Amino acid sequence: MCDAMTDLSSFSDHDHSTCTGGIMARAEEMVRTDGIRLTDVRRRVLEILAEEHKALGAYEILERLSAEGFGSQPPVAYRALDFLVEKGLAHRIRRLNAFTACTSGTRAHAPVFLICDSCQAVAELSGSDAAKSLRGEAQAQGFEISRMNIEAVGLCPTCADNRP
Amino acid sequence: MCDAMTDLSSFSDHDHSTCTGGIMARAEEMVRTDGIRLTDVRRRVLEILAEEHKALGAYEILERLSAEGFGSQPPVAYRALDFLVEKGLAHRIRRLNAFTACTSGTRAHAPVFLICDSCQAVAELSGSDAAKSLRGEAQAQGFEISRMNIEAVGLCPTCADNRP
DNA sequence: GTCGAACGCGTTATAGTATTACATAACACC
DNA sequence: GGTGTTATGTAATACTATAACGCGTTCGAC
Repeated sequence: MCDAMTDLSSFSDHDHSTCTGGIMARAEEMVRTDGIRLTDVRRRVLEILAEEHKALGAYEILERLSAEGFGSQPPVAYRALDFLVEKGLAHRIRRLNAFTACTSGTRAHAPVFLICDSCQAVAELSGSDAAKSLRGEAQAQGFEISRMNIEAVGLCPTCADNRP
Repeated sequence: MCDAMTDLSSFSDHDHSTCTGGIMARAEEMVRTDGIRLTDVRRRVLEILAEEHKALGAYEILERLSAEGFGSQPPVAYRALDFLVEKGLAHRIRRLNAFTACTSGTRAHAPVFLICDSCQAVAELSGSDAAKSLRGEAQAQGFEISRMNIEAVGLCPTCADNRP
């Protein structure tokens, strides 16, 4: 149900267990192919993000970790999150001061987020032309992009339809 | 020296006084045409942003305001900044938790920021295709965008050249 | 002009987000 | 097993942002 390239599933009901499986499988894959160290905390943080399938704040994550016997101080959550973001397994959504599991199979992509103002759902577009043209425009100016954040706030299809 | 559509002047030396003048002139213009209320605090905040011509944090602004006899508590700065952003006279750069004066003459545009990792300079692209294609892609999904943040981090031309 | 509503400013207090610094523990490698 | 590196846990703190209230000013209706 989770489309790899354009995950709009957040905007509608869907069987989410397959998404979670896919995300974790990709992480395990990277353990083998890239030699990343997916420790208990890191794995658990990714699972939490994947299960929720929505943007979670660092302190929400931390609360759960703490309840499950992991450390209870902010760095525990931030370190795991930073690691996952660094490896492309999660994304940081600056607009929300929050994080999500990456729902795209593509490696090292530049994600684009659509954030619903009304229901808080977040969708990830992943092959977006916006990222491509930005890269091109920057290059034309001699600017070398290393990372980007592209985020849009508005109304998701469902909320736009149910508008008063 | 300040190009209205693609302000890369931050990335090189330039006579900055003309930029400041243009920004303030545009604000005064909006007082007449849009009936906005450009109070002392608001005007001063815009001036500070324009003079610096770089991204400033709310607390940096506040420090100056306070030193000049305005209020010394965070809301004083945040309210003025929110107002300026709302009216399109300034932008918020989420990546930096900071604000800049809008260097584009265009009204209600979707700004794109190029942020240099090395020298902290920030350039504003304003007629960017990235914003256009994002709007189009979102529309295709039934998502109605109200605001966007498009920010890229990397190396500006100067820093890229002077690289070790 | 003056009355009332709306707006803006200033303040106190507090909430929310993120990092630094340091000590301990686990791992990888020879 | 010793050693360098990486990861975890904790305490403390820095940084960013908002809520709530009172007062003064401005605006518009009359």
